Amino acid sequence: MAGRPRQFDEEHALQAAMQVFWSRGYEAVGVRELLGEMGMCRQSFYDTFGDKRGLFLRAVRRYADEAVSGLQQRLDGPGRAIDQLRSLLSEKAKKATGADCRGCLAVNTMVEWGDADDEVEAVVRGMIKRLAKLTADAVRRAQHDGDVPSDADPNAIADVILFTVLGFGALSRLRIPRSMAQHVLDAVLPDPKTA
Amino acid sequence: MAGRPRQFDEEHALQAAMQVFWSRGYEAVGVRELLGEMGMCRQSFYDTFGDKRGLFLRAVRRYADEAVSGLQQRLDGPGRAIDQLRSLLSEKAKKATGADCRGCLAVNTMVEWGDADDEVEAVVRGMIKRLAKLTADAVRRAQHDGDVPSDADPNAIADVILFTVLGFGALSRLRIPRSMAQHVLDAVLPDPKTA
DNA sequence: CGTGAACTAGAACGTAGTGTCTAATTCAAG
DNA sequence: CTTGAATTAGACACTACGTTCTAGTTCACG
Repeated sequence: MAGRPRQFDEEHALQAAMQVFWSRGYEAVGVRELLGEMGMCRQSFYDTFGDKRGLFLRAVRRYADEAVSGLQQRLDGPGRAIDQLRSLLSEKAKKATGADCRGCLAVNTMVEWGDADDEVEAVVRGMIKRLAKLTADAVRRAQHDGDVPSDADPNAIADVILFTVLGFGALSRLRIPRSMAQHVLDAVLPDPKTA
Repeated sequence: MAGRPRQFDEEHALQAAMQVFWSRGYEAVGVRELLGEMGMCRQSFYDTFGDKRGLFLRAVRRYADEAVSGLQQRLDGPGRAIDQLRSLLSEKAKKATGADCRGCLAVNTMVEWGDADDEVEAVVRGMIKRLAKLTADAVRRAQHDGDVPSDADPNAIADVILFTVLGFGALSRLRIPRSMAQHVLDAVLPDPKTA
């Protein structure tokens, strides 16, 4: 027997929760607020996600998956690998100096939770590992294109790029001055047109 | 009339509170725990610091002042400016990959609080501004020593160094792999001996 | 000595948190 | 229809928090 149909959309609810956690962290947001944003009632919430931490874990996992697939799509897109990396960095720099100061949910989470939750930590570390691999692949493609010296270590370059991306994420919460972001950008991947 | 002498030391209590906030953030630590670490009773706590946020504000201010004066001492110390900057960065890199994964209290605070508290934000931004000035001065000294090209923009270099220092602070909460830290180090201030 | 200001100890208060429970509602299937 | 499984609505329990209040204690000063 089928019961009453759901009034909420689980996928939409998860996305909404992710956005809230992203903006305001874990501790600072209460279940009441989550229910409002997710458009569901208490019982359905606990039936569907177990508890607040369970929801958070799913939200972070979703964030990580979207971050990885988003980067993959971007780096697999048309154009030279070097340009893709450049636009990646400049976009992160722009976000870090703009009004959207939410930063990166994964970094925010590690800063807030520290090493208090192994499962959460594993999700974040897994994400970073996958991001590092994608970035290194792109650097290798750029080497193949002749845009990066072929004797350079692609993993080293990828690490610097990823560090910069994550750094922009973390520091966007302090809304760093635009000039600092630009200086970092110039140092990490100098624009050949201005050099 | 002088009353009963204090059993606690205000300075020591503030330092203890700073350490606790540094390790575990603001929301996650309760007043009960603070009292234990600070070695004082409830009433004295509220008489002395007003409330939890008041204590936190003083702790962050203290942290910021110590960070600035610490950097100043370090950069005013003996030796070439370029070596001081190099050792600064490598120490931060070491901390970011080591067991001490507390990061930087100021960055942690901005990540946790976002733009929720203007006074806290002002303290952090003030600290960063002062750190940037000190760093730029050191870069200028390095230029004067001939260790940095004199046609380079010292503010740009200082921004990159500061970004890296703060980035190490933020990302030390994720305990980034040692190799990544080393790659960043090599990219920001290449060691002339290995180049 | 006392006396009283300052501090200590810890009970008590109000509020807000997460998570559970009961009852009412809805709608596909029988 | 009737039935009953699933969802909804919201009251409820319980704990934890920050803060205040009340008593009791200590010790420099008069």
